[in-house]
Amino acid sequence: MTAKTPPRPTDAELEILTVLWSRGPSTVREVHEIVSRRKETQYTTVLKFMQIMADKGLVRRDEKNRAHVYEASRPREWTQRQLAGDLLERGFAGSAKSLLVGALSARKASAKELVELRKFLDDYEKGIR
Amino acid sequence: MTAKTPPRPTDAELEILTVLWSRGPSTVREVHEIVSRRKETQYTTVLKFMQIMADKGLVRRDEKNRAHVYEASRPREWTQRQLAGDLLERGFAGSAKSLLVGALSARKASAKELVELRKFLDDYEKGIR
DNA sequence: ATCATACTACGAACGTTTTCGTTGTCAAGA
DNA sequence: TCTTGACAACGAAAACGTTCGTAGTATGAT
Repeated sequence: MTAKTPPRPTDAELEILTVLWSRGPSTVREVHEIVSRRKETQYTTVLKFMQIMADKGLVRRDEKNRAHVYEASRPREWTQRQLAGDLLERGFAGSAKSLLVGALSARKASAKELVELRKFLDDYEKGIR
Repeated sequence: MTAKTPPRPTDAELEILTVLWSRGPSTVREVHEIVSRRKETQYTTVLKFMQIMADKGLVRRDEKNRAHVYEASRPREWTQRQLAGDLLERGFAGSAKSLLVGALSARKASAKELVELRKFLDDYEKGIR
């Protein structure tokens, strides 16, 4: 029996994951605090999402304390890989170039970011064996 | 009053759009023919989606002939920009590099594709004024 | 012991997405 | 003219995603 990979997070779930990625293990209250800055949301709404995410295997829950502590069950890079890979296939016919074109036309990249991108391409190429 | 931009396409809608992008204006039957190769789907399911998409403004419909002809109402690049931009912000905190890392770790790029990517970066840089 | 508070659990409503069956229409061939 | 096949329209069910209210429970302060 293989542990199955968690499904692609929904929009609301992704927002919560980003909080967990940046804060590390957090309580519902802490996540709600951050999320509700952007978007008016009830505490119990966030709680419900995090419960659902625990069911789906998107997060792990530590119930030792009264206020449960949640953490992303997969590292950020892993989930980002799923997301990027999924969109790459479904919307860009697998063309990484088209994906980058789309991204950089939606959001102008700074000179610094271009340097980063080139550097990554160099490193990536070295990694190919 | 501003003409509002069509909403982000759902998964099923995106699949249909990709067919329209590659084939150009097409009938429901033609789209169904392609889509049903990947995924078992009834004709009327595809029809319904395309009707919904017409309502949403995602596609335009030419009713002159008995078999209506549909075409994407926005060019592929436009929609791809929305998709990439949306994911970039929501899942990658705006970092194009992270998005590319995700994409290229999900799907190994060929040497040729790397050349394309570098070339695009060069062109893109020239375009900044 | 009681009370207020900070939690979790849960149910339900509502909207959206996906799916398909049924019905009605038109056009071409018998 | 009648039938058949190919099509659009529509309704509705089922699944999913989002949102929040209410109820229950544990903890610490009075």
